[in-house]
Amino acid sequence: MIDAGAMRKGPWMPEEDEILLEYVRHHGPRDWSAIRSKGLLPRTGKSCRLRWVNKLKPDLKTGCKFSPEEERIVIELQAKFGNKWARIATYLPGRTDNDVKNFWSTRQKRLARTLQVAAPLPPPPPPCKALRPLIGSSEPAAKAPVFEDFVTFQNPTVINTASSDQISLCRPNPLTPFSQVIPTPQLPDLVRENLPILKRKPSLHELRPKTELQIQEPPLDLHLLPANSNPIPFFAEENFTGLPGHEFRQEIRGDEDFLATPDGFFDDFPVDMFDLIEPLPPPTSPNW
DNA sequence: AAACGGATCAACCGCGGTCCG
DNA sequence: ACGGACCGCGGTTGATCCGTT
Repeated sequence: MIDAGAMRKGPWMPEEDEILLEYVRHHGPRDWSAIRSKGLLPRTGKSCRLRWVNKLKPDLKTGCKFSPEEERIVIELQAKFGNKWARIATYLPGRTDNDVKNFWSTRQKRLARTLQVAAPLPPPPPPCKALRPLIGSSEPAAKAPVFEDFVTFQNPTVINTASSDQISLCRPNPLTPFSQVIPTPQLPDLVRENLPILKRKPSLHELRPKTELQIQEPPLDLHLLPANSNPIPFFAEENFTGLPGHEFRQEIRGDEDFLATPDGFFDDFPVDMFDLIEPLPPPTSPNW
């Protein structure tokens, strides 16, 4: 038997795993601290439980990456439950809370890095102001200002207000899952007021499309989904009439005009670009 | 081939909740 | 009612892997 005198930490040895497995076979996955008190292993009960849950439990999908479907589920559930990894993991057979947590953290890091590449831009202008006339406004479309930002979502895009203090943006295509939780106590009203469908344009010298691209289809069909109601279309295609055709034309601080399609344009970006949504700024008193 | 940096994974820590004496 | 032990969870860290330069 392994010396149970001094408490051991760090990586588990195969012999330790065997002892732990043997214990669980006989006693079930409980009374973890008994493993130490009985002198079976020089490990804390916590450590034993963790080892069992994360590595030794049967039917774990160890060493296999999250499938697109699993990613989609995590993203949706994270938007719904927040960082409740254990709860989310219950929806994913063979995955542990640690798996989900690691997956999410990796994703967030990638996100942050992509943001850094795409940034840094000067402080944003009054947020989403440019879009305001496009949202149920009677302002003549022709006066719609030039975009400072650009719409990132391919249609259909859904805003899902899963709880009172956060929303998620989801593209319901399991193969290209993405969403971004936008914590804010002001939702969903704030969503309506400051539509968070914009994200900062990556600096062109970093992410320049190989060729000029043409819009191939209406860019957006966005719906707001309050927690318990049917979708409410609130940003319909016809609201884009302020833009010539279906083009997005934007001018950003010295960059040349830029034409893009929702598909082709984004194909030139890292997949995670779709995950990036500018956090909503604090609501400003609208003077428009 | 070596160095480097990002991604992934495993494990620990701290905290809060629950149970039990 | 209270306090200690235990458990479970989320956050964090460190080691290793792996791809790129």
